[in-house]
Amino acid sequence: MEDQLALARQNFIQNMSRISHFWGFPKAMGAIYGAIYLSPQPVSLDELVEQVGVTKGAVSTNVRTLERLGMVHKHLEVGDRKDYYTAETDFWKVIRGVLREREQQEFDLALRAVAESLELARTPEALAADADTAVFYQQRMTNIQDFFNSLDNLVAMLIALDNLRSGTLSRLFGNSS
Amino acid sequence: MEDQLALARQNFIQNMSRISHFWGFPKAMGAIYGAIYLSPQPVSLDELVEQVGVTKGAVSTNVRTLERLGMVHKHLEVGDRKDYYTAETDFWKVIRGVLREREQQEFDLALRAVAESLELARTPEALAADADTAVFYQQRMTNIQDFFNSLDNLVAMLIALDNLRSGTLSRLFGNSS
DNA sequence: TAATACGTTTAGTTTGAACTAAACGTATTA
DNA sequence: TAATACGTTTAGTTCAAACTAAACGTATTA
Repeated sequence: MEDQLALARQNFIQNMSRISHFWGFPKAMGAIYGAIYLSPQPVSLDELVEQVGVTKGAVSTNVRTLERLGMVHKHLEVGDRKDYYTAETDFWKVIRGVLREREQQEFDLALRAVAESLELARTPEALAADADTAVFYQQRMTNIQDFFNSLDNLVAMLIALDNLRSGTLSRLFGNSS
Repeated sequence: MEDQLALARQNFIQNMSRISHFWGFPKAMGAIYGAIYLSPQPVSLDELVEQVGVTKGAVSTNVRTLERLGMVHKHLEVGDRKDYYTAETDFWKVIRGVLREREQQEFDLALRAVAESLELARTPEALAADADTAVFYQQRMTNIQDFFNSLDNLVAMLIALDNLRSGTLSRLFGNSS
């Protein structure tokens, strides 16, 4: 590996690492994805250990997460016990994978929790104790519940779109590009 | 404060705390927003200390972040040195605020870093050293650069939309609602 | 001028997520 | 059967972010 290419690679992987961290994922996960993404051939777990510079355990767990998100794909070769990984290069598909895996469950959780708070604010006891506050709480909680529902629907829609492309939204919004 | 209402409030604030943490913000920040959101009157810093149960310093820094994101608004009353806060209740506006503050700068950073990696992979030295790898790197890096550009444009568009509502996207996508 | 009432900043501490090192389970080969 | 080559799991450690406690700056009041 020559200097400039090694530097380009190193730079790129570091950037992926930072982005990963920014989005709330482990830094090593981004670095591992970057290494796989920049590999012309499928990469084995041990090669990743060497290239990224983390231990086997860390690679094992992170690469499993990456696979769950649909960011990498596992390949088994006959007469070879190693697992090989390739990168998903369609990033819109990656986004949908992340939304499906992370956001969906979190949205459901948020919705259920708000519903529970709202239940409490709607009890006769709450109204009897402090009617003004109870009504106010109900209004505010209903407001955020509506928002969460809308967001939930929106995300579900985005996930369902299997032809989401860079131009999809901009075309719909009628921008100039 | 009666039992049911206090419970509803506590439940709600805890949920906001969890959501905040999930999106990569401090838990206290979400809790503080929740407390302000559920207050019929503007809330002072010391009231927040009492209600949320964190120290003044933490409230001070978190409430400043909330204001920067456009999630709360500061109100000064004449003949009163205290700062009072109210919650932004238009969550689509909140989303745009978060996108503007967080994502925009991070996107620019990501774009610049990829451009830098790409520069390195495009040097004559890189091509001379290992042409196949250099070309491959260039392809992959260009691919992700295009994606980042699209995403950047998309987010810029969302931020610019000052009439973004729950129905906006669903109407555009032509779903049944 | 001193005392008070604010919000802010800072040094130090806490905490939890992500890592390492190493044991482990299992399949394959000698 | 023993040795090897894998990926996985686990106990322990590290580290950065978020917090606390307290000092601080400043404006207001007595």
